[in-house]
Formats: sequence, structure tokens, C-alpha cells
Amino acid sequence: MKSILADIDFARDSSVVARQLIGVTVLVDGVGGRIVETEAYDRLDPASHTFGGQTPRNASMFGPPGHAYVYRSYGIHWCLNFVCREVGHGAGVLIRAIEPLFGLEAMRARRGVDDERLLCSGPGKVCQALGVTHAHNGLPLDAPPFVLLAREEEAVVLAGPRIGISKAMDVPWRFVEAGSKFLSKPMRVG
DNA sequence: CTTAGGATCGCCT
DNA sequence: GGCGATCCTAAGC
Repeated sequence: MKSILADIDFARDSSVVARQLIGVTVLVDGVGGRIVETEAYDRLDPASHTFGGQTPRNASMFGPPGHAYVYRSYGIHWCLNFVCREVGHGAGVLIRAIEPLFGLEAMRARRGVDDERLLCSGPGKVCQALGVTHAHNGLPLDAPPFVLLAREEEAVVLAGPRIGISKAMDVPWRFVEAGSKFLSKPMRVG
């Protein structure tokens, strides 16, 4: 495997970064795989945690780009975001699904399931499988335990509406790798 | 296939 | 008190 570090410009718009991240490999302590599903969120976006301004929970999303924003979802799950734009802006990319490639047994042990398709097919599952918790909130993505590896081939990316939100449903800021079997949900066709 | 409910935390009104 | 950028299980069609 080629270990070329991904050179993502996290200062760009989250929608641009979200598309560029499809096909990039993310590892946490050596466990991870190819990103196949992302969603973009922005300060001027009613569906974003940052829409209402800074709070203790979302503070790291207002921090420097290229760092992690980890939040607790529904009081139970963790969700991992990559911070975008500049300090104080409040934008990020939610990592929604990964194609498991490295550390499969660690993932199975943490998730309690065997089926590869169920290991990382959702934002909460990704964090459970990779061992991401609040302890990772605010950490830089270019230093351990994180590793980002460039994609080896161009990815075919489809865009569509985001999942699990009740505002800005028409904004097509969900990005998936076409044909992937590891998505949280298939991309609507047509 | 679809829908419903429970778990449970941070921030909102 | 209410509501999520969720997940799992169960039940109904």
C-alpha cells in the first residue's frame, strides 16, 4: 500500500472539503479505512450545530481547520467531524461512513458485529469502530493518533440531501462514493 | 419493505 | 420540558 499523506486544504468551504474527502483513508491508531460518505455543515446553515453561535459543545468547530470536532449524539453516540474554514467561522465535515480496511478485528470487537457492512455504516458506528470519543475532540488530524492517506484513484462522487436533519433538507451536501456497499443509506437515484 | 420506541446527554425555550 | 448531524430491536404490511 502506498502511504502518501492526504493533502487536504481544510481552509476551503466544507462542501468542497466533504467532496475531496471521499476516497481518502482515515486511520485512528491504525484502525480505519476509506471514507465513502460525508456531509458538509456551515455556520450559515440552519442544520449546523454552529448556526446558533458558539457553545461549549461546538467550540472546537470554531477552532483551527484540520482538527477534529467530536460531539455526543442523542446522548449515546459519538460523531466525528473535520473542522473547515478559518478560526471563528464554524464549519465542518461529518464523517458518516467508512469502508473498513485496517484493524477489522478491533472494529468487530468494539462494535460487537461481524458483518463488514455494519462496522462503519453510520457516523455513530464509525466512532465506535475506530475508538473515537470526546478525548479526540480538538485534536489535529495531521498527528497521532490520526492519519489521513491520499486516495490512489479518482473517486466517483454523488451528491444528495443530508440525512437525519429537519432543516435545510434541500441542500445537497451529502457526498458518497458511487456504488459503495458501505454507506449508511443508499444514495437516492434519479 | 416501513414505522415505533427506548437509551440518555447538552443545550435550547 | 423538548429536541436532536443515531442506532438497535421489534412489530406490522
